Amino acid sequence: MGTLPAMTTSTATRSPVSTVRTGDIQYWSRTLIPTAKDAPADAEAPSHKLLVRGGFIRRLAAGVYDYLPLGHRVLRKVTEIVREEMDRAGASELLLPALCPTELLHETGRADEYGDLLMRFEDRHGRDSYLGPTHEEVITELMRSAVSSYKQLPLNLYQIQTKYRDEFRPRAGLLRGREFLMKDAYSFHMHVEGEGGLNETYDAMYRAYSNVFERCGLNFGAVEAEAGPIGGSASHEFMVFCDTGEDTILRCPETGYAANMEKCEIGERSWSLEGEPSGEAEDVHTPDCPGIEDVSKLLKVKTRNMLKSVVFRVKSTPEELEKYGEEWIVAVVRGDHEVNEGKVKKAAEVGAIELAEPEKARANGFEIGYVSPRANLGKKGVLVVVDPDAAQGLDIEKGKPMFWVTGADKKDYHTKHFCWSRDLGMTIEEATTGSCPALMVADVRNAMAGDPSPKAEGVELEAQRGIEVGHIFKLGTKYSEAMGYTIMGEDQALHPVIMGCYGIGVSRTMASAVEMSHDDNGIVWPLALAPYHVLVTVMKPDDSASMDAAKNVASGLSASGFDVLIDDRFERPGFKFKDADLIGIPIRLTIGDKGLAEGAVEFKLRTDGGKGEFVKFDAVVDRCLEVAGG
RNA sequence: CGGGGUGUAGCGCAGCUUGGUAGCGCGUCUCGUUCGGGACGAGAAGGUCGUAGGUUCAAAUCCUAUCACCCCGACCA
Repeated sequence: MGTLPAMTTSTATRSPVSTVRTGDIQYWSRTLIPTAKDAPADAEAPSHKLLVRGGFIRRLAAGVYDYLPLGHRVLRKVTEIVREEMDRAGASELLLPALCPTELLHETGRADEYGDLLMRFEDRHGRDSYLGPTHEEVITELMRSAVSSYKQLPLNLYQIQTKYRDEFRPRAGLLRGREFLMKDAYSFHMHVEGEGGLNETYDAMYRAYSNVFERCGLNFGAVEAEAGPIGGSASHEFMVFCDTGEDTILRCPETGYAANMEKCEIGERSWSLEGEPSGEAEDVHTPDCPGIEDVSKLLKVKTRNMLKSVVFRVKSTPEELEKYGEEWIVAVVRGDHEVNEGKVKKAAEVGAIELAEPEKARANGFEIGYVSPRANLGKKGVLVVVDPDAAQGLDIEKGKPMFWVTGADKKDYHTKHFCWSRDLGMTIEEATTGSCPALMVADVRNAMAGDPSPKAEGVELEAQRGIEVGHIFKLGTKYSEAMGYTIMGEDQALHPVIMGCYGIGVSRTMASAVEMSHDDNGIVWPLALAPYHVLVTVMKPDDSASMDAAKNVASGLSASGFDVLIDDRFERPGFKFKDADLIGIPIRLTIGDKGLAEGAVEFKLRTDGGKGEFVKFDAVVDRCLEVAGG
């Protein structure tokens, strides 16, 4: 072995108060970057494969990963950006426990709501504990004991914590793990509108999040979203757009409106139940075919010619049950569409619904698997909601009566030539009018690509895949009320606190950057997230002139704030170049004989092909600054 | 939760059907030749075959249990 590289990792002293950042310098031979040619057999997602191959992460258990030095550096880059933007938006960082007592969750009922997703266990004293998936209860508990006056609000507190979800099936490496790094922030207010109100902080967080992902160099967008199990009113998801994303987003190309599939509204659709029958109603035997697909195959009927009738039960309180009895909602959509529970709930104007249990529904006259829109139509407590695309009496494209196949309301039978105006058992007018109509038409399905935009007439929605990296919610008083957290207001009355909550998946952001930006050779880090900005590849690490040159270049770059990794390993050039591409450092400087003879290095961006161009030693820093945008 | 599958050296795999000395590639170590896009040769180290029982003269191999992990599916009637 030749001369050992110096062990210094920095060439400049740092003042405790200085804000001028000096870049890090590290030697490949002195750190741990275990690259590999093969990815583990179980890795599928590009980010999973490349992060493991590049020596960023290692799997310890299902959905649990070690973050090796390179991976940890990327996490730090993300968290630094997050911190800066959160602090700038007026939030304060704190750190809450990952290990929490389960009794806290009983106050809000989320111990049950989370169910098996909650990582919980009993300690030696038999105390029920859990590892936090989010911290609404913990922070509310803290605030409940620390802040009781309106004078101390508004407040926005955040933490960067390891979080836990006992995923049934962790997958895709960092994208869906059981342990992951998150930033979560919680804000507290006396009111929604105006100065110091929830909306003000929500908007500030929206801007901060946009800044964060912008600075991370990600192709992202904010979309309207369902509030989900955390509850509350308004919410936006921040999505990184890439084809491998798990979520489907719909966007209006005209107005920029974007929403996830569950939330997305659909523009006006014309409908009419009127229309002649397409033929005699005919019951056909369809044994063991409760599903749309099965029937479609058996009868050779397109799914878009079938009516799918899904039975929901209204979740009533015991008093409501006493007063109204069981209430049912039948949602009818076209066979190729998906019922959206949230939209059904909204259309029916009820508090909460759930999919009917088959047993119970059958006992009430719904032959699950073979239900039609006319089942129990007009009976007390039964509402039929039909999606506009299913509420068609006329096949407009073909200009003739619409051909529908629906369940026959008896086991193993379906009805062909169902006709709205003939087969409801009452006239359309009887069904749809009156103070309490038995049948109504409303948007009750998930949006799809090609649906009319809700924001621009004549424009079709487009679908795109994405990875959710951030989510902001207006929680309202859900947690403060459940936990009895009230604050004395200026009016000398107690008010439940109004809350917001704001999360960023830090480790997931790291993975999504790789999903978004890689090629056949490896990762292509955005400059802001790269573990090092510059990789100095030394062709002959045992040549003192080469190493001196590398150190000089590195210290010059460090003084300008660049993080530099020096590949000083005694490996063949090809090997080192392959590794360089794999770990994806944005700028590569190669120090070899040819350049050295002219007092130059070879300068190459990760995104460039070929060997790069010669740049004189004294011009290297400027050249790098140029690329970094100043 | 349903179905399917895999556990053999750090990684990727073969061997198991038909029981009998545990193997290959990559990686690691030594020596030599090489040296600008994952070199070549010679040698070496490294494995209680996931774990626990059982059958057998003999088990990575057959049986049982158990654990771990992976993949697919999962309210659409």
